[in-house]
Parts: sequence; C-alpha cells; structure tokens
Amino acid sequence: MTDPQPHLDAVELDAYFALIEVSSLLRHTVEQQLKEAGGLSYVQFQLLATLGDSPTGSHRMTDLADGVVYSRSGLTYQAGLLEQAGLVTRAPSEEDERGITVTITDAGREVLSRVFPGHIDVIRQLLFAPLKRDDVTALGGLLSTVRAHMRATPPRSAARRRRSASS
Amino acid sequence: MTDPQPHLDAVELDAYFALIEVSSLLRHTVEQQLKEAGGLSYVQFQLLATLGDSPTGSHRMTDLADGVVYSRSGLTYQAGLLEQAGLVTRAPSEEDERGITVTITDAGREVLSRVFPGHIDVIRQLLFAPLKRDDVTALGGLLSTVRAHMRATPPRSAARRRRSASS
DNA sequence: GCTATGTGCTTCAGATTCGAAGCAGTAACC
DNA sequence: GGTTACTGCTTCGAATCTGAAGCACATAGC
Repeated sequence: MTDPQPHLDAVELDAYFALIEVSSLLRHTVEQQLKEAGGLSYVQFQLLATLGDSPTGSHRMTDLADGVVYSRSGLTYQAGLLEQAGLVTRAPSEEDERGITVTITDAGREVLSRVFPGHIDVIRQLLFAPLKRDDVTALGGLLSTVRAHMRATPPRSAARRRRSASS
Repeated sequence: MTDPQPHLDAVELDAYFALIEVSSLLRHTVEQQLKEAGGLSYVQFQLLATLGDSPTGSHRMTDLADGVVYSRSGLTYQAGLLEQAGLVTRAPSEEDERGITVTITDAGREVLSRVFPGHIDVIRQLLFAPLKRDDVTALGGLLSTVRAHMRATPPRSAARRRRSASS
C-alpha cells in the first residue's frame, strides 16, 4: 500500500551517485595498477584470486562466472587467455564430463603474489585512507547487507533459458 | 615511510569485496532495464542524464568524459550513436573552435523521462530496499567522503598528457 | 606576425564484450 | 533401452571499448 515515491530524494540520489563514481574510479585505478604490475586485466585478476583462494586451487567455469558477475562466453575467452599464458589449466571435470575444471598453476600463483601487494596498496590509498576504523566497519556492514539482498533478489527476467514452451 | 600493513584485514576485505559485488550487480541490472525500456546503454543514459541535468542542456565533450569516468574515444563513439538517434546534437563551441558542445534534444529528454521511472525503481528495489533511512544517510556520507578523497587524489601515473588542473 | 607547444576531439586498429546458437554430456521418465 | 528436457561450455558475429596517432584550433613566447 505504501508505494514509494516515484523518485529518489536528495539523500538517496547522493548515495547512489557516490556509489557509482567510487566504484568506477576505484576499478579504473586498480585496472591500471594490475596492467602495469602483471599484465592482467581486472577480470583475469579476479579469476586468479578466486582460484588461488580455493583450497583446491580449482573451480568450475560456471562457478567462476557467477562469482565474478560475468558472461559465460566472456569467461571462456578470458580463461583461454590465462591458459595460453600458462597461469591456469583447464581439464574436463571428473564427475561431470560436461564441466571444465579450471586450476591455477604455480606460475599463476607467482603472478598473483607479484601483483597483490600493489593491489592492496591501491585499495588502501584510495578507498580506506579517508575512513576511520569504525567507518570501514560501518561501510562493510551496510554493503554486506545490500549484497545479501541482491543475491537473494532474482533478476527481473529470471528464467532466461528455462521454459521456452507456452506461457 | 609508514608503510601500512602488507595486507587488508578481514573487515577491509569484506568491505572491498562487498563494494565490488554490489556495484557490479547493480550496474548489471540497471543496464538491462535501460536496454529494455529505452534501448540505451548505461553510458548513454549517464550522458543523457548529465546533459538533462545541466541548466543549458549542454556540455563539452571533455567534461562529459570526466563526469562519466570514460575514455575520450569511447565518448566520441557513444556521442555519435546518440546523435544518430537524434537524442543529442553536436556543434562546435562558440568560445573555443576546438571544443564540441553536446546538447540534449527534445527527443532525448523524452527518452530520458520514459526510462527514468524504471531506473529509479531498480535502484530502490535493489539498493535501498534493505536499508533503513539512517542507513542510507550513513552510506551516502561514507561514500561521499571516499569520493571526495578520490577526486583529490591524482592518478598514480599522473599526467600523460596533463590536463589543466582545476580552475 | 611566426613558431613551438598545449589542448579538444576524432580516427584507427586491435582487444574485449555480449547474446544467440550449437555441441555434448546428463538426468528424468517411460 | 529410448525419448525428451536440461545443463556446461564453446563458437560465432556484431557491438563496444581502449590507447596511440593524427588533425585542427589556441596560446605563449619571441
């Protein structure tokens, strides 16, 4: 019954725009650092980091794509590049012949560890420098709340490839 | 001298990852809505919105690029598309023959107003729904602080081709 | 004036992106 | 066993993005 305002008020707009600009600028800067330090794109770094973080050093393609908010075909492309560079290997999954298991190599870990310090540094300097300890905690809490909500909210056009017949 | 910790602690990592994921998911969803509602890409929308927000309905190309955190050449491309679609016009600046003044057209405003409600709706549902009023205020405050800091912080590899500093 | 340098924008080639379509393995059901 | 639907990934074409190079105007110094 309480249909919200048809527009965002000043406070909301401010928060929204700030979010967009902060993430854009952060990503932009990080991207540059990664390219300089290790010749990696942001996505490639995310992939390596995800794999390196895994106990087994492996993940299925689809899980990777979901974790990075990325298209399947785009992931195939990037994984191909990483494989060519020798930073990951791809092998058919043992449990499911359809699935591909991507695994980070030693060379991949090496690149990761070479790039990481600078990466951390950028985040610190750009994102956390102007915030007090409590601010960081608060920001993290708020964003985590939003993230949980987003994950639980199905995309408006759910069922892309689901039922094709009728209805 | 004061080289901070070589790594981010759990709280910081959490905040960082949450920020990235939230902005990615938000952008993804918004992008889809814009495409459905008005055939606009996110950048195109940002450009139109920026122009529509201006008192004169105009801006120079460079100002637009900066405001949207975008490459110059990419802006040229997008502006070309918008012009072809009749949503903006481009004309040489009167003060500086080098500059191009981009102006939103009535058709552009029309598209903007057609797309806006749905856009607002997505932001509300996805970003603000799980937050209380005070949370929104807090989030906006924190992000604004960070944004101001980022704007004031020159890119690490400052000045390839140096721009006129502020004023 | 005239030359050197700086700035605004575009062009270009190459890289990256996405969605749709396709291939192959899997699961459910009879 | 066979049929049908579903899922995981890749291929394909078209759209988009970027940095480097280039063109045109502007400004400073002489």
